[in-house]
Amino acid sequence: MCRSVGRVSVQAVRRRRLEPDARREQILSVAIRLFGAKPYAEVSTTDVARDAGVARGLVNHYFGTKKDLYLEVVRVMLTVPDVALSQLPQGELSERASSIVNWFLDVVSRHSTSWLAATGAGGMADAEVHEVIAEAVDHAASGVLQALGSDDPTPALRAMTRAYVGLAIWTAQEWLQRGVLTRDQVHSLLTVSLLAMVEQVFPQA
Amino acid sequence: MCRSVGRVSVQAVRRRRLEPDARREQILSVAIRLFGAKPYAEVSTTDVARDAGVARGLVNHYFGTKKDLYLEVVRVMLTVPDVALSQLPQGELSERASSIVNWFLDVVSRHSTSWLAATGAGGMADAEVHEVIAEAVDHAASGVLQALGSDDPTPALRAMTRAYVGLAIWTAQEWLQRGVLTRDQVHSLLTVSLLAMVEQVFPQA
DNA sequence: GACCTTGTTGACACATCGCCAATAGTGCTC
DNA sequence: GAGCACTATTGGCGATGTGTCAACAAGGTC
Repeated sequence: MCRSVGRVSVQAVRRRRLEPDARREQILSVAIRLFGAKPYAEVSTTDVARDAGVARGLVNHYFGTKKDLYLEVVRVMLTVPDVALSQLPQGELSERASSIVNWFLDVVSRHSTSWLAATGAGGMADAEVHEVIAEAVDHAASGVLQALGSDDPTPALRAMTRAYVGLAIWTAQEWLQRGVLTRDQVHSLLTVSLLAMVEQVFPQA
Repeated sequence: MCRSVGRVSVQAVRRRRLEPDARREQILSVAIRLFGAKPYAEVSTTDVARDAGVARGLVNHYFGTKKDLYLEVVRVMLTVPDVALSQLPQGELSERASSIVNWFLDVVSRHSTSWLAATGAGGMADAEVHEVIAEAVDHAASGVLQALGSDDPTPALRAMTRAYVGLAIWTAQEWLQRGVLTRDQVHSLLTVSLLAMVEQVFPQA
């Protein structure tokens, strides 16, 4: 009567066949949990396999190399429901800036642990990993520019907005990890900075 | 005439005794060069030992673990001659802000490769590494606050300044790595942001 | 030259990773 | 229900990297 008890049970675990998609998804979720809790070097593929109740070779079979698996994890962690960004109110400039900042703070504080892990607190800064993060930053910058009403911005304007996104990420880390600043203070800092950039720096580009 | 031929070179390398400080310094300089060129995982202690013409065990003997060696490298890379910061002109607030930014841009552009490597483009984001970077950021924030004339700032003020230093780091990376922005644009962005924070956000704290 | 201090070496034990042939679930056919 | 084909899954092999430690030898001293 012993059908697959957990993983480390006394009873030997019978082999289980799953649909490739399901198995892949299961391993990925385990990897997300582990990489969210410990930095890259301290998570072995053996750990992932054990927690997934699976042979280590299967991890490589589905994700290739360990770094490939990690890249996949970071991609998922940085994937954010940005539909809400396009539904922001269309009021004054300062109103819109405030709304963008609020939306950002909501998102990062909701799933803060995985977000912190992905943005560099506990990852590994390889060239490819950096590329994935850069893509997410660029995507976020696009969202900010669109919410500000600037379509088809110049490269310099995009670059400046990326820098602002960097400030937002850094400040959010400061907020969530150290706990010195209040949310209101963070909100004020980011809103004021955004307005200052839009009004005084962006006209250059 | 053949006395113990070495291993690789045509010329036999006789064992050489060095003063501990000298040997340690030599290995460290090799490690700085390698870690500045390739990310953490792609530099093995064997590489460091080979380039230093030394047995691998000696690296561990002087620096303990590989991560310890890397921490030492990052510390050196982030060590910056900040004496010039205390000699900035004492003019208007906007003058001082501009001078600080210029000083920062000079420093990071001078030894950009190692600085980029240390700030996260090619390192590994372990907890301890992050701690070393955080110390450097806090040190930089102190310099900025001092140059602005604010002695004994509140914790919130320090935190906000750390966030600004984060913006500076991020923007400098954007500048040096992508090459989209000009130095003038970067200078303008950082100066305007600093002034906006000082005048509109800092009063809260 | 003998001797002692200690910088330096080489190898052993262990962990992790990528790979691949062998194995065994699972559904299908008859 | 038995046989069968497909393929998800396994377990182990080889390669690479790391930390440790006893043994070795370079250089100064008497």
